[in-house]
Amino acid sequence: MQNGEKTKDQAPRLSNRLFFRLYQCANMLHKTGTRALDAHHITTQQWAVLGALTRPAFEPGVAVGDLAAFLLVSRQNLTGVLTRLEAMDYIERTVDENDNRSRLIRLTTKGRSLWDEDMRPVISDFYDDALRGFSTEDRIHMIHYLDKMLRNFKDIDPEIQTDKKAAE
Amino acid sequence: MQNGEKTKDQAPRLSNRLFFRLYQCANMLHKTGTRALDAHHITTQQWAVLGALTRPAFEPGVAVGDLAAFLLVSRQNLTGVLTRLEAMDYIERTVDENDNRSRLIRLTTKGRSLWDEDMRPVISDFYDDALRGFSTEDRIHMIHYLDKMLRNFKDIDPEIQTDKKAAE
DNA sequence: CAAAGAAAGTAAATATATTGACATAAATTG
DNA sequence: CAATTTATGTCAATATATTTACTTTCTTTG
Repeated sequence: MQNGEKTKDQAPRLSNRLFFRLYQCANMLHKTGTRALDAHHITTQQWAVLGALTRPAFEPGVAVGDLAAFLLVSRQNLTGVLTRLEAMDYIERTVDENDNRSRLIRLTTKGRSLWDEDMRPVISDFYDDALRGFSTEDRIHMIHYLDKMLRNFKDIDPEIQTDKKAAE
Repeated sequence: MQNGEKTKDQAPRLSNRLFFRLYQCANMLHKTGTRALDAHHITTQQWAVLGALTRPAFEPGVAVGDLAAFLLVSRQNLTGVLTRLEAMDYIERTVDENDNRSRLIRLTTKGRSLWDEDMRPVISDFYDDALRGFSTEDRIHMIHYLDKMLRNFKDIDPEIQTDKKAAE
């Protein structure tokens, strides 16, 4: 009983430590990631946007709202990032012919070149450094945990419908 | 050989997925965390600062630089957060008697009360929700991976000396 | 088909975060 | 001990990120 209580008391400490580590990792991801791409004046958010735009499904152009839902940031946030990326000529905004409200975001040739020639090698090295000592199994386990936590976060967020009933 | 190459080709995809999930989790941590404490007008950063100040080691007061090193954010960033927390009367800044350059940051009575009475229960529920389905073993594994990644990040960051040679 | 409603994107206000620059104070050096 | 260097915190400029509010456009309703 005494031991049981002791174990129970440890639970909050474990959770606290886990989230504090997550918080620290997030800080370092942005800090070291932005620094890695500093020569190209690209931040981790811009990196995330450009990376998303290289996805085959998004290559013909993606709406701001869909991009925001994919990255799990607000639409309003993306506006600023997209404005800066457009000013640097890495992306372009075109009006959706089927819906004049919607803007389709797409990589420009310059953006595609930046990603392929400049960013990809740097990112590859960054991954190697940040995952040093992680076996393939470790990576799979870690992804599993992050996926699981992400589902929980989405359940907490009232704005994101996880489509639990709707078959995907 | 062909199979070996196939496996090798999967490595970048795995790393990419892992970091994208980490990026998404970080976004959701701040989004849902800030919303959970919205009734008390506390953000996740303020949460992190207040939580740090409740640590026994920091209770007598901690310098801004030490706090920044602990949270893995920049000193300059903390200035703003501390100014807001001070304006809300949750923390206080006193001059270190041993070093007139240094300010010692400490929780006020009001801050301690906010943490104990108001924040702690909300945070506890938040942890439960975000870690739903995680066994104690899962949590320990996840912390292990985050710790490992954090060490790698620190190795990447030129400003943080990991004290590899210095015995801790 | 006109009016109300909803959806898509953006602008504004607030709070992080980073680097660069600076003022003050302590530590080191010649 | 005076001069240089270093350390500590803050301010300024830039880039995220969020919520609230608004414009434009599409959809739904009567």
